[in-house]
Amino acid sequence: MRGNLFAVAVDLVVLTVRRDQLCVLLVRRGERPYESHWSLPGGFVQADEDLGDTAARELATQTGAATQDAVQGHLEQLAGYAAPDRDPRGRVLSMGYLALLPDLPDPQGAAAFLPVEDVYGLAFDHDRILADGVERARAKLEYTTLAAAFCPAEFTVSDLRRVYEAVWRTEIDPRNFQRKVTSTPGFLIPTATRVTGGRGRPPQLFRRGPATALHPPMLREPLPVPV
Amino acid sequence: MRGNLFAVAVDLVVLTVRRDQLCVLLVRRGERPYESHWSLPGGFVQADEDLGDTAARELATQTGAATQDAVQGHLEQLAGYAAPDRDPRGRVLSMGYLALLPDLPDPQGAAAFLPVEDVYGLAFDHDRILADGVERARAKLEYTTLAAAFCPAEFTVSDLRRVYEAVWRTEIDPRNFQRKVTSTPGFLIPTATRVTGGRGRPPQLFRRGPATALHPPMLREPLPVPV
DNA sequence: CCAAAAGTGTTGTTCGTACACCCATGT
DNA sequence: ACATGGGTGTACGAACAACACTTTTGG
Repeated sequence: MRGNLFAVAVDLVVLTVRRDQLCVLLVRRGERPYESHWSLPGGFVQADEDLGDTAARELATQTGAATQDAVQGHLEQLAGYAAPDRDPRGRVLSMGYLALLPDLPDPQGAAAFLPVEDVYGLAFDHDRILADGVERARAKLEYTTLAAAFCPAEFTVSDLRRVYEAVWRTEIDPRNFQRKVTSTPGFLIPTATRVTGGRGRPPQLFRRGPATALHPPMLREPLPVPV
Repeated sequence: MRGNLFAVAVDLVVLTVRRDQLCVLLVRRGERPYESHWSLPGGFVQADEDLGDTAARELATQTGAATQDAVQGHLEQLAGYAAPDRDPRGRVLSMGYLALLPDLPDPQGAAAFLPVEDVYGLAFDHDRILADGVERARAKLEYTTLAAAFCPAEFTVSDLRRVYEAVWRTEIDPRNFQRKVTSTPGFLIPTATRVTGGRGRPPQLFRRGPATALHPPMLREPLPVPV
């Protein structure tokens, strides 16, 4: 069997929405190369693991396994990165994975959620992996129900709308959005309870429904804020 | 650097449309494992190559480098496959790549274009890679101009429509299709020449335009032929 | 003349956008 | 009472589906 040998790693683009901002989980590297640079969380694929196993394991350890149990987050493969010089230690292929999670408590240790717009100069080629992950997330909100993966188990239509607005950096008419999502069969399941304590009319609470596709898709307009 | 070492290969899903059928390029294996089984063309990533380099090299060698020059085909990364037992020889990660090409002359040696519907029992996990590639191609025709990658340099609207019909296994109204594609700016560029010799009114010839996205997308209806 | 394929016009319907308007709560 | 946010009704326009119709060739 010809061909060189590679170390194979999984790097995670873990996205969440915090205070109406799209944020990514980063860890500060404690070792060379790129010591003390921010990087995406990740790790090497072990002997009996498939790629998805590694991604799920890393996600659980980086965010706390207990919270991960209760969370109906989303995890999917993104792309493979294997430029010959991407890691000075040798030939490393990294599979990017994209995770969408509800807002979690601040992680332990040298990790933090930072707004994606403030992030530059990550270790290795992680700037590109992050950009690919963000673009994938933006595109998938258009034609899937994945926006609900950013919300807790029960949420309002406004919560969901603020997810779209944060990820796309745009504004959406609340009234048309309401009709759009509530009229898509299987997207949102109303619960018995309502929210109290806020200003204005108490909103209906919803749970995620079984639908995964959005027909017809949500339309994303050209961003009003270019860069 | 912990983690096991992998051989890294690239496997190609090369699709084309022949006689109104979506076809895939397969090679008959001449060695073990899976000797004499059909498999996707592929090969190992060499020392100084990035993944895309390997994919382009394999595509050129498998289809003939000369033809590849003239062809404005499409090549994109598909997904990574690394199940621990996917190759009995050891740990191999394979990056799937998707290529869309115009109809080419029959390849040399133990290779052939076969209709995707007739293909089962490929070597390794290539059935799954093929299924992922076909689904990606079907989805991308909806919202991109990639259907033109299946056509030669100059083609008619009917040629393009037959591509959609073959890939989606559906029928499209020729009149509405005509308006749809000719009214999308940058999709089709008319040429001076027309076709002669066929029955009926000679059609206009077009070249591919610079547009890549299709707004609004082409609508794919539920397949009339389920499986 | 007739068949066949290319291409245009027209009509009804669906769906998004914009916005007027009502509902239910806290202060 | 009034501000605030939740939620509904409606009018206008863009785009698609269906199909009648014209154009231009070969036989």
